[in-house]
Amino acid sequence: MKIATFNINGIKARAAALTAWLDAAQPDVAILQEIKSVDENFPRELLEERGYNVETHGQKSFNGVAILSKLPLEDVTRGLPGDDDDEQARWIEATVVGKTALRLCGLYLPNGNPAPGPKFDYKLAWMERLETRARALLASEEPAMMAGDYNVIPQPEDAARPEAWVEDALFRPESRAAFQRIVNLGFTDALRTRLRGPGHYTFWDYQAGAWARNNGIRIDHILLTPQAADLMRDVGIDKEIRGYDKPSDHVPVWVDLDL
DNA sequence: ATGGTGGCCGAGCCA
Repeated sequence: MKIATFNINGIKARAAALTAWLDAAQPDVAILQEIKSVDENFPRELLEERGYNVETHGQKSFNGVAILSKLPLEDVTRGLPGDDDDEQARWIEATVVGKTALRLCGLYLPNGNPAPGPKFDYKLAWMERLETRARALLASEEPAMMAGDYNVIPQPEDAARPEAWVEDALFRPESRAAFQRIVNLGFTDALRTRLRGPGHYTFWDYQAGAWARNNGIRIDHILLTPQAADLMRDVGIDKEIRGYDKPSDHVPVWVDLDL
């Protein structure tokens, strides 16, 4: 079962690029971020006619996450627990059942810039809530994954020019430490099991010819519980679509699990 | 680089 995460940067602007990628890559599950749409305006039919079940957690203009799945999605929940006043749509969960059940968590972690400031505080507070949810997933001792745009550059080798990011919320020590704490609970950073060293990026800014210069960063991650990591057959980045027409500034990251 | 690009939506905000 091929499961991908993809920050599409707006479903309206990305409908053509998204469907072209789905038709070519044929993921069984696609976890989307930054749909930038309310649920009522999400083009479900476009995806349902391709055989996907669609679950969204949208909001007007900003953020918004979704899960597309060729197998039925069960026990869908929306919103990251831990703050009833948080109105930003950044978290969705569902269970997909293959040979065994897999709990899917799709996330769009706050950007946090400028740092320091209230947006950075929100990012770090959100990461504390994420850690709490992550601990519960591990305690379940079942196959589960947390996939999405983490807005964290974990290590210097995850940026083409790490020196350019030292003051940025994506690379500040507090952000990196919070990410590492979560991984260290017992998760596997799926990409790093197969693709090591520098040069494996998932985002290239629209500005200053970042794609042409390969000035990228790795901020889209798939974290697996041990029970999910045991099922992993392959992992990859569909980077070529960054060079197609009207691309997102992110590209898909995927895992193939034996389930 | 107080700009550089792009998406939201129709003026700024967000990234």
